[in-house]
Amino acid sequence: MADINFANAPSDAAEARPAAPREGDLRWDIIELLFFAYRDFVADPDHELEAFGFGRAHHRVMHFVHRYPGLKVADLLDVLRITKQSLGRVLKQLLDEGYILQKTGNNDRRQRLLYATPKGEALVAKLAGLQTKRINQALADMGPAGAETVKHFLRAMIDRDDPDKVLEAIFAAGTASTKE
Amino acid sequence: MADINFANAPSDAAEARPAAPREGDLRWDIIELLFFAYRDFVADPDHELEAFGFGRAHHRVMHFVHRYPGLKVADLLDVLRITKQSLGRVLKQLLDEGYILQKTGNNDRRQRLLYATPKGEALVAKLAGLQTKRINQALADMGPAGAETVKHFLRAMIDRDDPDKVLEAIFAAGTASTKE
DNA sequence: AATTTATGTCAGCCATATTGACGTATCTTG
DNA sequence: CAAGATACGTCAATATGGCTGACATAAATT
Repeated sequence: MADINFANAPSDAAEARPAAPREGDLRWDIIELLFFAYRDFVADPDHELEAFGFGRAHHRVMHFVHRYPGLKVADLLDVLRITKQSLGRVLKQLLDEGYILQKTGNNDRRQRLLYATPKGEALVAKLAGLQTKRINQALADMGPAGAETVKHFLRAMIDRDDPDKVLEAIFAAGTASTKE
Repeated sequence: MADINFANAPSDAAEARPAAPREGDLRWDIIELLFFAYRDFVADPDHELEAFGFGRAHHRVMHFVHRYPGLKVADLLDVLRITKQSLGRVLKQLLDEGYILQKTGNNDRRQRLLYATPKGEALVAKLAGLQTKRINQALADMGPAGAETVKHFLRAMIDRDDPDKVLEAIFAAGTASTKE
């Protein structure tokens, strides 16, 4: 139980090590790191959300509604890439429990513009706090330039074709601040 | 349809913009970028896997079995953080369809050590190719130092406490090559 | 007046996750 | 050797969160 071998003995050990970064070809290491990093990154909020009877979907909705106040339901669907029915369930919960409120659009009264209530703001800030702590810790021993490199990388990982409105905003901001 | 406003008119537009990076406190931007980056990062393989009748879980199993040949079932459970029952189904499929094979452990014959077959290697390489393409593109305009910064960041995002065996291997390799 | 759009909702299906219990082979230990 | 622990597999029941398809309503557009 205390050894690091994946198999369990010298005879197996040779082939039980990481496949070695001999391939200059494929980015196995980064693929793997992204998996673990994201796994742990969402684990913090997930744990917290359990206490509320919410899931990851609720967090995503709260996050984007907070970040883009007045977001339309249709925009939210584009961003989350889920169906109206799936969104409907979580959105209804968040409305019923007072985390989000809807306002009828001024110009187009069919629209329901979404806003986070103070209660919703509190929740989303709490969750962002957990994730921020992890991010700050990860950025700790690399200066502001390092943080910019990371942001640049993440932005470049995102599909540019057919961006939804939230992404347009991000890229617009990103372009302006790429060298900031 | 061509405007960037989230709401739809001047009267709403003011509050329908990104909440502004005024907060020096919380890392909203990186939180969001991680969401989108990961979303698109897994979308490529997900799409490909559909053709095989496989899901994301199959990909993960194939990836780790490929990377750490001779992995035990118990180790896989630790890494994926799912239950034996859930793993059982996807593993059975992969075994039945010839993507993975089991060998009884030499020393402990209770163990079933997992290996990717050539067929499995082909699949996992194909999927890694898609993800590598995206990663290389994202790293394109930043030198090797940039790639190291990114790796450093991702490693630092991962929980250190209670690492499973795969993570131990990653951190061991990472420590050695942090300045490589 | 007819059509399209934005939203909501009902009904049912599927994939993937869960917990709990149990069985079997095998290793370890008293 | 007998007893217990371990590695793995599997059965059953359940929950969550996606999905499709169909349909309804209100409001905008043509």
